[in-house]
Formats: sequence, C-alpha cells, structure tokens
Amino acid sequence: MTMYVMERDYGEIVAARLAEMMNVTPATVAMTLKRMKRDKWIARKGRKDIRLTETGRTAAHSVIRRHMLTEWLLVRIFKIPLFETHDEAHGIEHAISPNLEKRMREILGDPEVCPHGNPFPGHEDLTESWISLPEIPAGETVIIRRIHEFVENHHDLLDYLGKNGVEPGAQAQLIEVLPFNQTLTLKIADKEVILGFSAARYIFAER
Amino acid sequence: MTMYVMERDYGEIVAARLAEMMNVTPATVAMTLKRMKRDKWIARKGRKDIRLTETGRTAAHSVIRRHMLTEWLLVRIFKIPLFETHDEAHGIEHAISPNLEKRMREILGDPEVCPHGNPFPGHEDLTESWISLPEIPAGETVIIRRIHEFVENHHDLLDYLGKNGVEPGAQAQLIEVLPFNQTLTLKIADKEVILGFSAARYIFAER
DNA sequence: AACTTATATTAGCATACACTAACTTTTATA
DNA sequence: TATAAAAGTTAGTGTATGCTAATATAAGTT
Repeated sequence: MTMYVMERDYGEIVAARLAEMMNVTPATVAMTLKRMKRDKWIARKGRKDIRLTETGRTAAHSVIRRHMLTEWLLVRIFKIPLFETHDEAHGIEHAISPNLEKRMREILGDPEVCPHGNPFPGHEDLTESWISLPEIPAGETVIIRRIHEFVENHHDLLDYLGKNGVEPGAQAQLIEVLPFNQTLTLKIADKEVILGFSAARYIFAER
Repeated sequence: MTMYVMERDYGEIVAARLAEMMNVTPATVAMTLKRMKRDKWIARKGRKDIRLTETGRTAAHSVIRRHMLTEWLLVRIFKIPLFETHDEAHGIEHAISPNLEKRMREILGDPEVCPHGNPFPGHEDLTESWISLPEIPAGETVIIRRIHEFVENHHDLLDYLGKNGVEPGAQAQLIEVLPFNQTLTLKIADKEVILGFSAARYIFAER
C-alpha cells in the first residue's frame, strides 16, 4: 500500500523511504523486497527501479480499497473522529474478504475518495485539480479537499489538524504565505492556524 | 477464544481438542501452550488442568466480545448471511481497538447474545433455559435460539443449516426423535430437515 | 496385568519478519 | 576528482508459528 502511493505520487519507489514510513530498518525492507520479488509482487531491474507487477498492483489496489471503505465505515457508521480512522482501519483492512468488500461498497455508496479526500484507485483524476496549500496565493478562500496519505502516519500532526478543523469540506482563507519562513496561515471558522510547508504540501484544496 | 468456550461449556481444556478445532497439529498446540504459560495467559498444574489466568480470561472475553460485535455489524449493517459471519468476523475481531469496541457496542445496541444466539461473556444465564434439540420430546413446537460456537467451524454443516432455515428465531416443530438412529426431524416453514444428534446437540431451542 | 488408544512432549526443520552490525554501491558535493 | 552522505545488501540473531517424526505418558479395555 505504501508502495502504491509512493509509485503513484512520487514516481518511483525508494526502499529507504519505505523503511522510514513503515518504521522498520532498511535491512528489513531489503529482505521483504527480496521475498516480494520472489513471489512476483514486484519486479526490479538493477538494485533500483522497483516496480509493482500487475499482480502486485492489483493486490495493492484491493488493500487500498478495503482500507478506504473501512475508513468510511468508521466515520459514517461508528462516528469515529476522522483523524483516528486511519490507524483503526489499518488492521481491519487485511481481514476483509472480496465478498464483504462488495457489500461495503454497496452500503457505503461506492465512494470515489476516502474520508481524507484521497482517491480510490482508478479515480485519481478527481483530485487532480486540487492544489497543495503552499501554492495558493495569500488572500484566497478555498475549500480543503484532501489530506494526503503521506501524513496519515504522523499522529501529532493529525491531532493538530483535527483540533484546528483542517479537514475535507472546511472553508479556509489563506491569510499569509511566507515561503522564506516555510509557513502559512489559514483561517478556518474564525480561528487562525499556522502550518509549516512540510505539512501544508500534503494538504490540498479547491479554489 | 476456543479455550474460553471450551472451559465454559466443556469444563476443561484438552489440548488435543484445541488442535482439532483449530486445525493444527498437537505439537503446535503444545508449543503454543508453553508460550502462553510463560506469558501468564494460562496456568496448569501437571500436564493436564489447563486454566485461564485472570489476565487470560479477560483477554479472551475481550476477543469474544469483539468477535460477536463484528458479527452483528456484518449481519445488521452489511446484511451478510448469518452463517458466513463467523468466518468473516474471524480476522476482523483482532484488529478492533478498545475505543472502537465501545462505539460498536453503542451503535449496535449493547447486545447480550451474538447473532447465533451465543452469550456475550457475563450473560451466560440468558441461555441456560434453552434446551439442546435431542432432549426435546417429539411433537413439541419450539423456537430455535442458539447455534453453539462449536459448530461455527463446520462450514458444510452451517451451509446445511442455513439452506434449511435452522437459525435463531425460527419456529420449529420436532417431528421425530430417533435416539437409536441418532437423528431427529424438524419441520421449519413447512419443510422437513433431518439432523444428526452430533449436530443437533449444539443447537438449542426455547420451548 | 497387558495391550491399545488417546494425549502430550521433544527434537529437528522451515518460513516470515524483525533487529544490529558491517559492508558495498551510488549519488552528490566540496 | 576525492570525499562525504545516502541507499542498499549480507551476515548473524532472535521470536512466533507452523510442520513431521519419534517418544513418553495416561486412560481405557480386554
């Protein structure tokens, strides 16, 4: 799953990044990649150029769909706070059968983005027009649309975003953008929030 | 979980039974029990007398509650057929946080028995008056109340029960009870079903 | 009591998945 | 280009789970 997102939005898969994101050592990643290659989930030419095989990509899509459907389940049925759903869904997604996935899609209304606004595999086009916050000129009023997968692992940040109302659907005004300081200021529901670029880069809005 | 049910309804825990029910070899069970003892989930005097510790029992209760809540989720929200829920719930139950469990209980109405009629830990009294089918005299009309955990692993049997409407809530008339043949005949919704005692023993009804 | 069957354990092996430590190979930069 | 930094690999360990095969211990039956 991490590999899929990485390939989608990064263009390439870098083992060292995987290690960081998954909180394991590079050695562990190396061994795991070896197994994955053996089992034909990935292919690679040299030591770089890791690519998902068709099989691997299909499997990744499947896991991601289940993850996102589970997030919707948690948000819609169980009213779990948006920024807790990622972690809660993490374990559940692997235990969902194809049959159950189908039922979930039916009951949850066949969504095309997850509750954080990330696209279901095959619906990437929906999110293309959304712009990452640092690229938006100061003064504009926008609607937050997406909190990228890359930040879903950063618990502190998610907390901060949650407490300050930075979530899909929120209307936000860009008060200030300070590239030299790598920060920007948003106003959401009359409250001002300061975001560093490193985080803001992964938050997208619609103008 | 299997150990909990076994202790509850069998009185003792026999490693060989565990091995059968969980489809692993006795050797695997022995090693696992050794680890569980080391980690204080169970205690045992000699090679027999396996008992759950308080810690172990608490953990078992927790897993069982999550399993049953998940079954209700599948039945109520996703309309998964009753006899498929056990398997589907199997993996999911282990990925549910205490917090989510609480929400599930709230949303699903704090049930006291699972969809198959087995009691939540602490509510065993509810099921005490229900009688296993072979003990009911021929001629009586009863309401099916419970399909015991012990049969939830037997896929063929569950299928058979499902196809013939043998499920909690169904009204059934005992047409015939043949102890010498170890079979009995039920009439449910004008259809007759023959059950062997080995299965019927684990189906309970209210007179 | 002797024999058989059921139960339980040990030993030896394999795989997945983690880690640390010690390299090697790239890549980037002074 | 030489050196430093980043990325990747290998080797050696350890634990959880599985397995088979051999053995030991109980329990039941003749």
